[in-house]
Amino acid sequence: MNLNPAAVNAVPKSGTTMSQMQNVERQLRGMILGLEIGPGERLTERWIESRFGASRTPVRAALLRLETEGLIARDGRGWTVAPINLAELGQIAVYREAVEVAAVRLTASLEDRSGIEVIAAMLDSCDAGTPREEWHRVGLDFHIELARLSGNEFLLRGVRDAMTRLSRARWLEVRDTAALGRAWAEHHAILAAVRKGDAEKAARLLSAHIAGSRHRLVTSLHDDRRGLRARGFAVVAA
Amino acid sequence: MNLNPAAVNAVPKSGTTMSQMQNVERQLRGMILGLEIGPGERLTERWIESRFGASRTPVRAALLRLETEGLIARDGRGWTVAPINLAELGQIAVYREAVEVAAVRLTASLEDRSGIEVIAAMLDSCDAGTPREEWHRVGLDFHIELARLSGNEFLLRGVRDAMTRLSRARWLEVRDTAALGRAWAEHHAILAAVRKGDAEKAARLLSAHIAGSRHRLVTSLHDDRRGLRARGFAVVAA
DNA sequence: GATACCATTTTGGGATACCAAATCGGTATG
DNA sequence: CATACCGATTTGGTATCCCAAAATGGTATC
Repeated sequence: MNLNPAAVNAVPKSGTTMSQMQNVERQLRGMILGLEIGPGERLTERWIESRFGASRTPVRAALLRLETEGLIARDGRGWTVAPINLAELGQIAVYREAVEVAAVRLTASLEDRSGIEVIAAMLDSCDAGTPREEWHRVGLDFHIELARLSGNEFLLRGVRDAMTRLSRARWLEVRDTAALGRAWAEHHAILAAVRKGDAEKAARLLSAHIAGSRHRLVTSLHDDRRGLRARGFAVVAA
Repeated sequence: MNLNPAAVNAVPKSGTTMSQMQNVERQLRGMILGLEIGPGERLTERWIESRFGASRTPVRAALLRLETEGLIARDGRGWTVAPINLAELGQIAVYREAVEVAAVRLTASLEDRSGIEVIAAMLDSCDAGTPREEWHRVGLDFHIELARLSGNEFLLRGVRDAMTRLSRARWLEVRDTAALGRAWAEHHAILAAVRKGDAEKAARLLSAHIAGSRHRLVTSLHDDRRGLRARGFAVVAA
C-alpha cells in the first residue's frame, strides 16, 4: 500500500475506469503541455511516483509512451522534459505541411464534404471575448479535425503528433490580436476552398498558412529566447 | 532467478551494453517482422518472459514500444501481433507517398546531392544471384535512405515507420523476378532525376512508383488471403 | 446434446525489494 | 584555493510478489 499522502487518487471520471498508467500519462502530459514543468527540466521516476501517488511500474509505462510523443527525452540515464528546439520546430513545420496538404487534398476530393461545417462552427465559436487559451485550443483542433476528415488514420496521426510537439511552442509565441484574427481568416479561407471542392486552392492556401505560421513562430521564439531562458525554459537555437 | 533454459541470454554485442528491454524489443521485433510469430497471434507477457529470459518489467516496456510501432496491438486486456490489414496498408501507402514525395523534393533541391551515389551503389549491389531476402531489405532501405538525405528528421521517421509497418506485407507479397527488376529500374530513374536536381520529375516518378507498388501489394495479398489465412496469418480485408 | 454455472487457472496491472551505476558532498592533499 | 579522491545517497533497471479480472474447463441440469 502506498502510504504517501499524495496517494489519494483523484476520483476517476464517472463511468470510466482509468488505469494508473493512463492517469499518470494524462496528468504528466497536461503538466508538460501546460508548461507547469518547464522545457529542459529533469524528471525522476521517484518524483513522479510521489507526485501522482502511483508506483514506478505505471510511471515507467507512462514515461515510455510520452517519450514516443516527443514530450520527454532521455538524458543519459535519466529523463528530461523535451526542450524547445527551434531547428526541430522548423522541421516539424515542413513535415506537417506535407501531411496536412495531402490530407486536405483528400478531403476536398470527397463526395460528402459536409464535415467541414462542424469545423467552421468551431472556428465561429471564437470571438473577441474568447479567452486566449480557447483560441489556442481551437487553432490546434482546426488542423487536427481537418486531417481527420480525410479518413486516413496515418495522416491524422501525423498531424496530431506534429501539433502536440508544436503545442508548447505556440503557447510561448507572442501573438497579438491581429495575428489571431489573420489565422482565423486563413482557416476560413481554407474551409471555403474545401467546401467548393477546389483541392488545389485548398492545398495552396494551407501550404502558405503553415509556412507563414512557421516563420512567425520561429522568429518570435528566436527573438524571445533570452526571456524564455530567464523563465527557466531550455530553448535550443536553430 | 529465472530457471528456464531459454534464460541463458545471448552474449551482448561486443562493446555494447544492451539493456534487457532493448534486447527483448529487438528480438521480438525481429520475430514479428520475420513472421516467426504470425500476424494475429496472441502474445502473453509470461511467454515472452520465459522465451527471452527477461523479467516482466523489461518485457512490458518492450511491448509498449512495439505497440507504438504498430507491430503489436492490444486485444482487450492482452496483446496480439498486429494482423495484416489491407485497408490499413492502403492508407499507409497514401501517407508514405505524401511524406516521401516531400522528402525527395527537399533532397533534389539540395546543393550537395552526392549522397544519392551511396544509394545507387546499394541498388547496384543486387544482381540475379542476390537472395530474395536481400532484395527485400534493399527495397526498403532505398526509401529510408532517400528520405534520410532530406535532412528532415520527421520525414525520415515517417518513412521509416511506414516501411516498418509495410515490411511484413511486402514479405508476403508474391513478386516475380520481372517485378523486382521493374522496381529496381524505377528506383534508378528516381535517383537520376534527383541527381539532375529535377525535383518535380523525381516527385512524379516516386509518386507513381509508390502508387503502383501499393496496387500490386494490395492486389496480391487480396488474392492470396485464403492461403495466408491457411498459414495462420490473420488478414483483415479492405 | 446443449447450456448454464462454478471452481481453477491464467493473465495483465500494480507495488515493492534489490542492485549497480551515477551523482553528490565533503575532506584531505597539493 | 583548486583539485583529486572516497564514501553516502540517489536513480534507473530489473526481478518478484500480490491482486482482481478474465479466461478456462469440467459438471450438473434441463
